[in-house]
Amino acid sequence: MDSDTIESPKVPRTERGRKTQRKLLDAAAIEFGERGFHEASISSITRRAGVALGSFYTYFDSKDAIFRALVLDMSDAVKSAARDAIADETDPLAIERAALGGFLRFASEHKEIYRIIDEAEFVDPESYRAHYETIGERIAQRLKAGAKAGVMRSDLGEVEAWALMGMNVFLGLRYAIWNRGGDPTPEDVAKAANTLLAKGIEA
Amino acid sequence: MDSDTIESPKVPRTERGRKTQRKLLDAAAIEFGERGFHEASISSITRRAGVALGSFYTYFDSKDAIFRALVLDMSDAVKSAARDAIADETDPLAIERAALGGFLRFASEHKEIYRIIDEAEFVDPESYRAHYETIGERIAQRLKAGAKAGVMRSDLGEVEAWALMGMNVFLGLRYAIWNRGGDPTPEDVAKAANTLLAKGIEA
Amino acid sequence: MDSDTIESPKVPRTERGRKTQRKLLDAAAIEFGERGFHEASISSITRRAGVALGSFYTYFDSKDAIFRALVLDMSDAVKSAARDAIADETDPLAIERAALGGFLRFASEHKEIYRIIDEAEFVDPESYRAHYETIGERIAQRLKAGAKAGVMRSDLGEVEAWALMGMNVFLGLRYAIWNRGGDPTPEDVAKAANTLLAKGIEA
Amino acid sequence: MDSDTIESPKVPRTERGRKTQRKLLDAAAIEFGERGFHEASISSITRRAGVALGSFYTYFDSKDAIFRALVLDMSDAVKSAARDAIADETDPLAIERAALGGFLRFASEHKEIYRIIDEAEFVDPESYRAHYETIGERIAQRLKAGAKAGVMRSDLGEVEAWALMGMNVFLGLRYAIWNRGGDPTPEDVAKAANTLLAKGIEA
DNA sequence: CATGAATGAGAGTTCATTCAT
DNA sequence: TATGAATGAACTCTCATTCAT
Repeated sequence: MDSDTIESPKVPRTERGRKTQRKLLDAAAIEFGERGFHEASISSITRRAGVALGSFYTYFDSKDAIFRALVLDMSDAVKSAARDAIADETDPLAIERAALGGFLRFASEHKEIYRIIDEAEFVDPESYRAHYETIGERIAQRLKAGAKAGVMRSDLGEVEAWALMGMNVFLGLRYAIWNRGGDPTPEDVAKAANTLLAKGIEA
Repeated sequence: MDSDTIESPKVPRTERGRKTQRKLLDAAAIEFGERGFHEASISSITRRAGVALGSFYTYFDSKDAIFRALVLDMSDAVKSAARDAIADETDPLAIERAALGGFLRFASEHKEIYRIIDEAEFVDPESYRAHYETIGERIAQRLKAGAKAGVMRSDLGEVEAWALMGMNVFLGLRYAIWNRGGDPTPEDVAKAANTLLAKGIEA
Repeated sequence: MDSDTIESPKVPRTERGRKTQRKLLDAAAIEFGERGFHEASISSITRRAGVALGSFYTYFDSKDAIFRALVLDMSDAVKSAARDAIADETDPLAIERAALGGFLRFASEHKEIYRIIDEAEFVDPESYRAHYETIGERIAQRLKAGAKAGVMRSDLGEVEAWALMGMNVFLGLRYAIWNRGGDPTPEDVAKAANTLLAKGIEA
Repeated sequence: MDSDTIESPKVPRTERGRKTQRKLLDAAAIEFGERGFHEASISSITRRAGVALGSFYTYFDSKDAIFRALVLDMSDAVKSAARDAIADETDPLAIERAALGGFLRFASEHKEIYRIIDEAEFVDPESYRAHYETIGERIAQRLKAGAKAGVMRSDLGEVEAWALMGMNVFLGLRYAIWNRGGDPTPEDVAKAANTLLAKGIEA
């Protein structure tokens, strides 16, 4: 996916077109989520969407292009899920806990989103990087805010933000995506992680 | 990769055969590292290895098979790098710090290993899972040992191990793989992460 | 191009329609001239013409049909250019010289016409054949007239006409279409060819 | 056919391979000759050759590549046919006559060669140009030789060579390729053209 | 007449795998 | 064991043409 710098948006000019494009995007989310990028096929996407094969190219330039569009979509979905999850919280630590809890719940319900974003590392690295950098920055801002509020240490920066993000992502992988019988609930995981985050591991 | 539970090892009977197999494995590491699993081709691997295309199947059953073998190889390499890095440490927290520092250095020097292991999530999920579960267990054991030594809290378990592992992996991604000008050194990153781990983020 | 003997002229009924058809024809001349028949696309033609894709079929039955119409157009253009070029001449040999000179100048200025007509050999052989047979006949008539005027041999016929036409066409290809630095001018070429034609090559 | 400057020859390493490549080339000559470049299909070529579709790409990089190889082949065939035809002649004018006669006979028997070379103008212009420039140069040399022998005028050059070549090519098109009932024989055509060439058309 | 979305047959090309030598 | 030719399923993408609005 040598992202040609130019991206033709292929914006539909009619309502009917908009609907078809949406159907394709939804079908692609399922297809990519289930089979992964390389196993996925355009013809299967159009079949799922109930449109002709050729129609695909009315709305997307290539398999890569729809994947890229989808990653953007999903990236937004993840971020807004996080926003929603922390909306009611005010305490900086509670915010982090809510964010993780929200993420775990969201990931459980939308495993395909997790997969698509993660596969982007190999299919469209730029999108992948952009996704995590954006989230990393948001976390860093929250840490700064926490410091300002006097609740967190004042020397927290990018490194800590990435550490926290990694924590969350791996907990998501382990307890939301791979979730198995006997595993702790999202709330329990979030609680434990929050304690770790707040106090560290020292006795 | 419908991993047929049975794996034919295809152990070479002669010294010459062993060498050819090794050449293929090395070539595959470069090829998969550079182009990723799906872009990689058997013929390119054999070309790099300097053997005939057909010879590939004397030593490996399939493209998947060599990838799997490689992931195992790399997984071992990562683990033994970690072991080496912490060999001289005794203090539980220092051990964690050394482990991360070692990992960051190792990842910087072997970015292809990082890539291959990570791509396994989509090519051979079982290997991927096995890799991280093994590492997770080792970390959990170290935490238990830390608790026993009275240096760490006694309620640390799998959740904390995965959190710690995620921290490390993402710091590796950000500061070893994506490493860019002006970034902190592996030691600085390891130090900051260690403080976070030890004390948490509370003021 | 299985030229169904029947050709639906699709004559526009309104002035507006006539204009749209003209726009399509002009756009097609540019498109076919630049990219050739097979690389050319209807959608590119309509884009150049500034009309909707679907409108194309209001005026032409198919891609072949517009090409055929175009060849007819161009064939007429070439012929009338020749007619104009020789209008003032009366001497039979001077007429041939003027015809070639005119053709060379015309071809230099309308290279796309040359290309379209020539490609017709593979796209619409019938038009191609008709084009050259018509021209061949005209030349034959001029030779007859020259004989009648006592200036040319009386045994000149179709063979000589085709020989003369081939001469002219290849000189056009070489000195008008492929024209390169240092080449003789159209007039010089026409003069040399005329001498050859008149006297032959014998010492 | 944006002829990438680099051409991988794909030279077969075994006798078997050489035979397969030859079969493909022969099948392609028929296919391109019958249906033209754009109507021709790789799968039809391999079917004619009796090999698997994929084998095509063992020997040629693309449809373009085999066409290019073919044009080279045919170009050589035409040239050596001409060489053979004039081998026994010594008189400069007789040589030209023999050349045309030979060409007409050759073209009658290998109409597909004529077609393939001519279509190259639109498929692979470089080959087309190279073909006619080479021939043009040979003719020019023969004219020079004729002048040296005192049989032809001494001022004959490239222009006359191209004029002569055009003559021959168009006579070939008309009397060898389009050949129809009642047409003069190749020998008659060659004789008439030779007279024209020698004496011109003046009375 | 104009519009642009929808259609689907068809093409070229790739490459993991097999097989004869 | 080594070689490289042979295989063919499968895939992405194009585009002339049709159709509903």
